[in-house]
Amino acid sequence: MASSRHHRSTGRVTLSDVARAAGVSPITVSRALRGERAVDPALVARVVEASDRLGYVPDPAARALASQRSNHVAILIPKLSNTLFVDLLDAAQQTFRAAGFQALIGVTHYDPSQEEQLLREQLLHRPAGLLVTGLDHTEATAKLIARSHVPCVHMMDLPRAEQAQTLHCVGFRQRDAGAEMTRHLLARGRRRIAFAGAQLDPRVMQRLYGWRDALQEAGVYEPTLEWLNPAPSTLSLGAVLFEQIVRQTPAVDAIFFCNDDLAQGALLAALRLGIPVPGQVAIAGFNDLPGSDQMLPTLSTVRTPRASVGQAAADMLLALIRGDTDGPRLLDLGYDIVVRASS
Amino acid sequence: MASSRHHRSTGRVTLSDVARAAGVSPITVSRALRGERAVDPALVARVVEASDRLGYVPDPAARALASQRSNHVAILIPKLSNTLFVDLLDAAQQTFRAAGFQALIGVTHYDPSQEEQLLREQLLHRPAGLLVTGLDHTEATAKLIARSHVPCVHMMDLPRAEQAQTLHCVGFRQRDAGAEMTRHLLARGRRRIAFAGAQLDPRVMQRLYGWRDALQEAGVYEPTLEWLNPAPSTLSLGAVLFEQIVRQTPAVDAIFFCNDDLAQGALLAALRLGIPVPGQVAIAGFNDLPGSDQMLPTLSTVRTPRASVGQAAADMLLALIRGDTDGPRLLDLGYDIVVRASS
DNA sequence: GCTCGTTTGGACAGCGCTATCATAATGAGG
DNA sequence: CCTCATTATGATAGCGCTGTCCAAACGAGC
Repeated sequence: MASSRHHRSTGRVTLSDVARAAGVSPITVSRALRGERAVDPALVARVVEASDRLGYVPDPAARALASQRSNHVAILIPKLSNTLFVDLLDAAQQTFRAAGFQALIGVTHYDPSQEEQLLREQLLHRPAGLLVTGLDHTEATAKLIARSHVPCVHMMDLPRAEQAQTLHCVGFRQRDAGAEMTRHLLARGRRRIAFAGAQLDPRVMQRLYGWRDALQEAGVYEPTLEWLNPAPSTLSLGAVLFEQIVRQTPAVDAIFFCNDDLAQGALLAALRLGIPVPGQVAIAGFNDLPGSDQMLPTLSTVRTPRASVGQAAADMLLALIRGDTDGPRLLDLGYDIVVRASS
Repeated sequence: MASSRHHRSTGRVTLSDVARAAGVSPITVSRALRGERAVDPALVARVVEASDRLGYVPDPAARALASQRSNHVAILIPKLSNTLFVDLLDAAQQTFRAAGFQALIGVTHYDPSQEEQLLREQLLHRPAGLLVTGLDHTEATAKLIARSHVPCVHMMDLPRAEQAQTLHCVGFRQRDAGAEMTRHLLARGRRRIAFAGAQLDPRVMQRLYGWRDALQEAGVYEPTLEWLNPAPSTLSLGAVLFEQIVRQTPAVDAIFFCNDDLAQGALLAALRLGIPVPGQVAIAGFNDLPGSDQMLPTLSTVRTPRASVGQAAADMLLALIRGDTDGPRLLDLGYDIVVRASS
């Protein structure tokens, strides 16, 4: 009587309801349903039956509170306006959902301090795991991750040797990809190959370094061939950069854009300006975004395994969450040089 | 002693810690920090000071369990591969975050039954609110929403009169937009205006109906001008549709594509085939996606307020969550006919 | 000065689940 | 047959917070 005064019933079917229906204790239901510890198969069957019959669904909040960990997984990506990251998010999110985890997205806008702030917020939710983009974080961010003891996988980039011991990464070598595409252009007989970069995030810089590597190897590197712009990459920026480059350095015979957005914009600008591609200047992009195979001419580019990275990173994180710490720490998913008509 | 046996300390700063430090009871800290009920300003100051000093952050799980509601907001969208929905998501997510809510994304893949399934999953998290795309749901989905008593706002579409009483919507009239763009083409002297649609989701169908409205008004409607394909809209599908249409119905003097993806693909195909646009055939798209202003010729399209829809829908939902039920239930954010070179 | 309504702080219980310990039931070995 | 290790189930006590009631403090009105 007295105790019912404070009773706040929610109409929800609870674990105790199932326990009563199955004639066992609540904790047994908990164990039977989670497959935790050994429970008599006959009991499990009875519990499952009762649970199904009553339509029981566990309460994530209660679970999180009692067990100190949630079924949330935080995913931090720089931007939603870049197809690349959306593909990453999409693949990861689907993988997590299939495993019963709920993805929380955080958009950092390429800002390390925003990333730090987001991370703090996400960590409050006691996420079971963490998926972050790239390897460039503030020191505070790295510490937050380490101290939280939440498993973390980095996407889209691979660490240098000295970091390789501690980090879990799924990606590919951006620098190698940049170099290889440049070598392709060299192999096509191009000598004055410009690099046009925007956004200038760490991955773009890696591609730049790869381009430098290849040009220096070939002995045709020149600083004036670098065109860097910190603005986000868009088609119209690509058009602007293209016009700038061909106008100011007419001798350029190829342009390697750090992203297909830019390259597509450049192809359209070339069309407008009547500059033959690849006749006068070859054009290459990066990422193989939608539409690159439709451009006129079709765009040579580097196909990056973004969906696979998202999925593999999610799988690696799920393994870590389960406690499998002896799987591979690094996964290099490679890339493909896609040669089309623009080069 | 005996009680410490079961103690599972987490190292987390709890409400009680703050209470002790501030010399008040835990419940007072709770109230002071949430601004709930009246608390003496001096006490509030003391509590806030102690809370800041200790670095207290409330535990969302405990909060959710005790109060039966979380700070989660579920957002259901059809696809992440469509810029439209990503923009919606981006805007909504940012608005929620600023208000202290965590967005949970669900991707329905245009499948009502998947939507239903996702909704069930999300509802377990006791979301404070629900943002869904469109108005076409299974009956079960509608019931789930209604029974959950979780406030819900629908995006991108506006209801017919009979639904208007109960639903909260932010969007615009897809049908009117379809009709208006068609009237623009008619005003340009076009008479054989085809409609090319893909995906065929309810919004595309509304645009189709609008196109029919306008053609019938003008007395130039013909069923053979409808080209519908259930595949997702992509640039390459646009190219295929374009080729089909001009080949099979050479008299067509304009094509209204249900989405800029398709229209961009069509423009590129026209370029490849040497078909003059708008000389032989005018082309119009929908949504004003990135790149449409860069095409050759630039693409006439309908600019849809997707970011504003995302933000306004989030704001409306936040108001509902706060209990403001007397705000507007419907918000028509309109659209703009953007006339460029392709028409 | 005393009653009455109105604040404002606190005690208490409990949200629904799981970690921890204790205990009962089982099988192996002497 | 009895002891001991090994399971399988249960009792208990929280996880950290908030809803509900209660009591003290305060001012207003007679």
